[in-house]
Amino acid sequence: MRSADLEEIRSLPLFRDMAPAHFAELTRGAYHQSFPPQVDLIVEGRPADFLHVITDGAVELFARWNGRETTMAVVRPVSTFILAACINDAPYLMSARTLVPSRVALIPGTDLRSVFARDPAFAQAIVRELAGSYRGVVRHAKNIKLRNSKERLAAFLIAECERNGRSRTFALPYEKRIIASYLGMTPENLSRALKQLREDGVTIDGATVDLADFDRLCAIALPGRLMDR
Amino acid sequence: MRSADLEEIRSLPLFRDMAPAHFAELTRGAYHQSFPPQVDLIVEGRPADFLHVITDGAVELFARWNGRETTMAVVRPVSTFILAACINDAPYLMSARTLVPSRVALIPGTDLRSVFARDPAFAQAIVRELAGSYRGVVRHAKNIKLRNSKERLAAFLIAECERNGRSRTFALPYEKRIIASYLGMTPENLSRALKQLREDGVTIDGATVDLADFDRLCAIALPGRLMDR
DNA sequence: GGGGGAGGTTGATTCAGGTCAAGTTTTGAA
DNA sequence: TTCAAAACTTGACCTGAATCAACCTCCCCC
Repeated sequence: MRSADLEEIRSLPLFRDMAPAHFAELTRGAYHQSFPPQVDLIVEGRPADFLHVITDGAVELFARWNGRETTMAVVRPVSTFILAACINDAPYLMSARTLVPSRVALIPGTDLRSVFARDPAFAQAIVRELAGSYRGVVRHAKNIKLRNSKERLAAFLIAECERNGRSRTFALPYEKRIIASYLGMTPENLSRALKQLREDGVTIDGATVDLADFDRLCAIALPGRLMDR
Repeated sequence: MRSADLEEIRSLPLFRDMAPAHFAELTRGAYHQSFPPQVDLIVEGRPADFLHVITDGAVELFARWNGRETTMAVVRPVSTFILAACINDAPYLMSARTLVPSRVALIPGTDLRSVFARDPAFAQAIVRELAGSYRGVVRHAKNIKLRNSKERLAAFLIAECERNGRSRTFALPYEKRIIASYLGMTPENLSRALKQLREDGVTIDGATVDLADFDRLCAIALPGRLMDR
């Protein structure tokens, strides 16, 4: 693993405070690999062998059941995913695939659990990370259960706008069909919902969004820390 | 706090392995209270002052937004809830209310965080608890996003049946309107869905359920560890 | 600079599930 | 025991969203 990569990973909240020897131990057995788009990194149901750290690109976390499929999250650099399954040595509940060319570091779960048992600072960081992930899924579930599709879309646009420093025009971060699946609707319906939002100042040209009336969107989505972070 | 109560709490996986002195420290500042039904224990958005441990009764975790409300989980003894908010010292994302007369121990968040920083065994237990909770919400979100209401109901009945030692008749654990909200549907729709399941061997009399054809239900719900635990 | 294929849009239609309104049953308190 | 409120059920109806099918358009590759 390149030392620049190591530093990047080391700087993550999850690894920042652990003992240097322990970090070395974790990364000794680790791989850092590049993947083309549409590669399955994780298949749900499999034992959780590796903690994944995405350092470049974008990874979709999704779940399948009975032929249906839904996007649970999209992970972007630099962050970790499927920590919970790994730490519990339990089967993955979600699958993961690259959306674009991506680089992912793979840290063996056995090393992770072994260091976790010995390094209190690391254990604390894991707790913080898990608590954050937990709260993320709770927000997602609330979003799906409490808002209708137009409201979810408005909230999504607001969130993306803020991720882009509140600039009123920005690019959608990934394909619309993924956004649709994440928001729990069909691509067709997303298309219609976007069109419907034109009367609220939303203009779409390809992947480019322009929000002419931020406040109006807020009136629809009523965003807040308790659901949108 | 009564010593019988203390022992019960102490026997939870979360507290089982921590140093006795630390456990004492946690419970010193703790309250153990009885509440009538329909009491709000937690209001979402408030700072997370106390870790809650339910020792008797049943507590509903729910979320509100814009006048709508949805049940996120029902917690039963003996277990903890809202650990994530507490450990992160962040606002609660969910509200909680008693469904029936209940006893709840309240452990101050400051004590929790302080002991957590010093007791590695406790930190490990917290990680395990959080990872479990995380996986629980992921399952809930998958359930809502991937199954339709009939399938969710079938899965719920199967789960309840198994909670009751697979006996083919059992009582619904709480009011139908709560079940409906948990499953993301209206009470009216739950009623209709139950009636619809009669042709699959499900009989309802008040709160009493009889599952004449377990396998048939399974064919509808396709239950599995990845969504139903 | 064509194809060809995936992603996206649009329209027509269907359907699951929500809403509304009117019952009935259950519950719990006086 | 009675009564009132809450839970639940049922039916009629409506609507948001899925489905199906056709079409467009943007890339990417030859």
